[in-house]
Amino acid sequence: MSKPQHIEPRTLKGFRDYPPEVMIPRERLMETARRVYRSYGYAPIDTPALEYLEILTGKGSDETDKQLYRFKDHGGRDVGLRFDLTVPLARFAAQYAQQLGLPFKRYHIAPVWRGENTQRGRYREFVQCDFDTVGVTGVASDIEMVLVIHDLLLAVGFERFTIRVNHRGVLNGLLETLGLSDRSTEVLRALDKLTKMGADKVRAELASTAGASDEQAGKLLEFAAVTGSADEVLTAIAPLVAGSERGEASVGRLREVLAGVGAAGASLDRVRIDPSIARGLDYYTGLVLETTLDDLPEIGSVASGGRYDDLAGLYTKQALPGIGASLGVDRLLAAMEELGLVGDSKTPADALVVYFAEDRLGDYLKLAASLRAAGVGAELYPEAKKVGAQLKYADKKGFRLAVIAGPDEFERGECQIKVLATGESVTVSLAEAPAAAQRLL
RNA sequence: GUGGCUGUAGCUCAGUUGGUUAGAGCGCCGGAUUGUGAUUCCGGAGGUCGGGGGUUCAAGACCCCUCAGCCACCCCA
Repeated sequence: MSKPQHIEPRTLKGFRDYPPEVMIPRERLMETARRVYRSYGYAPIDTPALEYLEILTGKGSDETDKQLYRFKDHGGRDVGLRFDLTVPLARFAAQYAQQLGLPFKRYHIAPVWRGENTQRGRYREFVQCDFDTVGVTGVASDIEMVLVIHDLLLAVGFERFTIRVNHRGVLNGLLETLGLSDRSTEVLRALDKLTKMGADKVRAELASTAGASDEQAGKLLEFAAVTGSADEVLTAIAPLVAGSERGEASVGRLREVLAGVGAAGASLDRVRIDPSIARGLDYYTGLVLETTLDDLPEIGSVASGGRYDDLAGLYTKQALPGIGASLGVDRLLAAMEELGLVGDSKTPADALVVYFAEDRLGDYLKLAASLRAAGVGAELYPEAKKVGAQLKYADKKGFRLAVIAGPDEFERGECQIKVLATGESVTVSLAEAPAAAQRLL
């Protein structure tokens, strides 16, 4: 007897399978995001995973080009997998600007691919969860971005978090006064690493890659180190950008954003102005923002974004300014797990209907249906088996309730509802079962 | 893409300077208990020692390559 040759089941480096206990909280998080986005009027879109290579490489950065999954399709076309959702949005907006009308608000939750090296929390396939408003420059959309993130994190169950905002114009204003405007990309990249690497290393990088003098580097670090309440920070940085029209205007803009967030009723304790937030991406031109969890700062930013002047300049003459942000799905889920905000249930249903009187299948089906009609997710065990074995199954899968009825109960028109966690059980009439189950959940 | 660490049962890990049939806990399956789980007791299954090559009388252990994971750089979600 020869053994059958099996292909080894395995997944590619940087790609993941999601079993039920992982997928259940994942879907819940994305549903929450969807709900909040929709509540602000953002509409869903989707775009193809595969794009013409020229659409994706147009952005030009060497890094993203290196990370791009690219190949020739069966028709010999050069194609690539999208590496973010912003480029597809730019293409989409340019392609349909006339039909869409402005402003255009969309959210997009979908996987993207990057062929880069893996690390904890960094994969080659991961989901991005973006929302953007295209076609407007007003401060209201700046404020809204902060509010969406604020509402979203609260809706997910986080209480202690800090949304750190800054304005590229403030940074650029400072660079103007320092005479470093032409090195802004290098300077911003270095400053972005401040919390991670510390002042000394940033100072060294400022000198080496941006060519900053000791004095210039000192001013930059002094600026980035300003802390305190929003008012204190604004007051402290205003003189540093004095003389730069753009810098002064940007400080004013930040003031307006803070005022708006407060007016909307969001907690200003959760919003800080942080001059060290730069964001590595060089297409940001206005408000930039990062969000950290107060209890897990080491996990990094869980939501970040900013304002850009020109989203789709590569694809159309029409100027499309906008603002948007992205949720770090994997980081948020890691944090939720860490903070005990997710259970480890392997089933999305609330109740298991135990099936052991083989000739009463119809009664069981009816019972399960009545529970579902009341909004109680109910799984009927698929074959008649010992009660003990089925309760064991219910426990293992993480059902919260077991509904038990045999010939005796059906005879009396009753059933037992058992709370698995406590072992308590109540006996109710079949008609009352759905309401009783709702109460016990 | 560069550098470092790691890989033994489903999971977490033991395994002496290379030396007989590679172990434990948890989990899993079955039974005690054919109408009550998670606690108890008894029994059982399960390992190409990540994969390939080499050194050796002998390799889980040593060497090379490869795959995967983790960490740092880079960049970013």
